Amino acid sequence: MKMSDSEMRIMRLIWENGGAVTTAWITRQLGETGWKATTILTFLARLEEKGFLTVQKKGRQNLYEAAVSREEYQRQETQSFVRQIHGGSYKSLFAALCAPGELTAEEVSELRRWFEGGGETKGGQ
Amino acid sequence: MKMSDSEMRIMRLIWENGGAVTTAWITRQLGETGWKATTILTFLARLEEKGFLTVQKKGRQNLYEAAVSREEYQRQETQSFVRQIHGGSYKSLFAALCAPGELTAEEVSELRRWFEGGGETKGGQ
DNA sequence: AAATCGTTTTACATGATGTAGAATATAAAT
DNA sequence: ATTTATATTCTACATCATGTAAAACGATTT
Repeated sequence: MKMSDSEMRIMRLIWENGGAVTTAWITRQLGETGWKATTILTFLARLEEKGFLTVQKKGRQNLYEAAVSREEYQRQETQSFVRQIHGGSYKSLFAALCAPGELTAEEVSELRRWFEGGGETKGGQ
Repeated sequence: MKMSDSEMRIMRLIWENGGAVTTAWITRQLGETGWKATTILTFLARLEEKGFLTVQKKGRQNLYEAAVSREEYQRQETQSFVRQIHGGSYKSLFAALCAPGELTAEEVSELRRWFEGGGETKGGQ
C-alpha cells in the first residue's frame, strides 16, 4: 500500500511528533496548506484504511497514532523500489547512486566508511 | 515523467535489444501477454509522448528506439525516490537497506567488493 | 431546544492506466 | 486501377487514485 503526497505530509508530522495526536493538533500544524478540516479528515481516514494509522476515540475526538513506523515504511518502499526500478538488483541501485554527479565525494566516502564498519546506522532521515 | 508497469515492460525489451525495433518485433516478444496490437501501439505512443522513445517511419512501419537509456532512467528514478521517501538522505536509504533481513550477508560482501573495486559495473539489472 | 463542534458520508472533478474498436492511410495483390 | 490486407492513428471508455469539500449526523454545550 502506498501513500500519496498529501497523506505522506500528514504522516511525517505524526512520525515526528512521536505519540498519538488529535485532529486539532494536526490541523494546526497544517495551517499554511489551506486545507479545509474535512479535507484533512479525508486524508486521515484514508491513512487508516491503508493501515498506516490507528484511530481511537476520546470523547467525540479522534486520536491518531502511527501504525507503521517511518523506518518500516521506508524499508518497504525501498524494497519495492529496488524490485520495480532495478529489477531487484542492489548492484544496479548502487551503480545509479555512484554515477557521476549523484553522490558527492564526501557522501561516497561516508558510504564506504559505513560499509567497512559493517553497515550499522541509526542516523539519517 | 514516470512510466507505468506496462510501459516499463516494453521499455525493458527495447533496452535489452539495444537498437531500433519494429512494432512487429515487439508484438512477437509480448506474445504471452495476450495484449492486442492496438493496445501495444497505445503504450508505444504514450512512451513517445513521455519522451522515452523516438519513432521514425520506415515505409508504413514504425521504428522505435530508446531516447533514454535504462541507466539514465534508473538514475532519475533513484534520485526522485530518495527525495520522496528518504527526504533526500542517502544515509536514510542505506539504513533501510541494511535493516536486518534486507540484504543477505552475501549481497553485502559482494557490494563491498564492488565498492572497493571502485564501483565500476556494467552488470546487474 | 438550539446552536456548536468534531466526525462520517457522500460527491465529484481530474488524471493515469489498461484496454481496444473504428477510422485512416498505405502497400500489396489481383 | 481497383480491391484487399495491414500498420498506424484516433477515439473511447471503464477503473482507480487523488485532491477537494459540502452535506449529514451525533454528541455537547448553552
